[in-house]
Amino acid sequence: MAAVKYSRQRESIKRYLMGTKAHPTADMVYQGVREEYPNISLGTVYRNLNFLVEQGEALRLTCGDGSEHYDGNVEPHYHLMCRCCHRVLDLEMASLEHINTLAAANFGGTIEAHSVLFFGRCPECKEV
Amino acid sequence: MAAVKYSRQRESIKRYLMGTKAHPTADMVYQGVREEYPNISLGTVYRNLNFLVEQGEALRLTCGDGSEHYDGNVEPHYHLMCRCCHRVLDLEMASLEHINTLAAANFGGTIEAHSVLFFGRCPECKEV
DNA sequence: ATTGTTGCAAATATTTTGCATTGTG
DNA sequence: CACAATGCAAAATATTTGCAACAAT
Repeated sequence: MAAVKYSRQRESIKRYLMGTKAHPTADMVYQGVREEYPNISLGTVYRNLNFLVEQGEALRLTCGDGSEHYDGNVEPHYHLMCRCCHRVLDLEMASLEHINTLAAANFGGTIEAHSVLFFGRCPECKEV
Repeated sequence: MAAVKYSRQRESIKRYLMGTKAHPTADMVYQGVREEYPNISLGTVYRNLNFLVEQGEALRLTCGDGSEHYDGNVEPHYHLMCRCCHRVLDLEMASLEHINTLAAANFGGTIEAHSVLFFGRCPECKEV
């Protein structure tokens, strides 16, 4: 069953993701990895991003701006989308695990996880 | 400047949204409103959903399932996406306003809002 | 009469997929 | 050699938009 084989394209994508805090979209990853592998195709980027997310080696962030963003940092953390420059930034903040308990209080089902995205202005855009 | 005119299509879309707790996608709204206005076009549905969201008469919910969902209930509340049946349900729970303060604590920018989505199993899917 | 709104179709944008070829084990 | 992964192009999905006809004020 599904014997995973090495591929340099996948390694490059992984390396690119690990090396940025920009939370790039698939297309941004494509542009970036193309510097190293000019012949890589967008399909390969998508296939590998999906693979990495499935393997837990990357996170997919749905920010509501039309395309998915990817994060090589799989440690639990939260994000802010700047209303001004539309960048996605990491937030250094405590875990919000307790909100699962709040959600479960009056609910007949089961709460397994949550996704939180903050909106506001990043430090650079704050001054405007 | 932008003198808004009445349209029965828009009223029907608004009525449809108000009358459901299913958090429909644009296409689901289209199918629903078509019962009353068989000639309505998908473009009109999209235009009016965008209009209603801009006017604050509807909420757009980005659930990460490929299409946006819409909610006629604009009172602040939270949602759960069932991992099993993929429905979006309302959760009856306390406000999470305090998480904005937590996010702002070590952040140089400004926190203005948040969006939270819970994942788990709805009461019907819990028993499986 | 003016102009916002519609229906339709074409255009965008994003992501997925079929397939012949290439690369890994 | 077996089969996973790639590059390419076409397809599938979701949403937006240009425009002539229609409807509201």
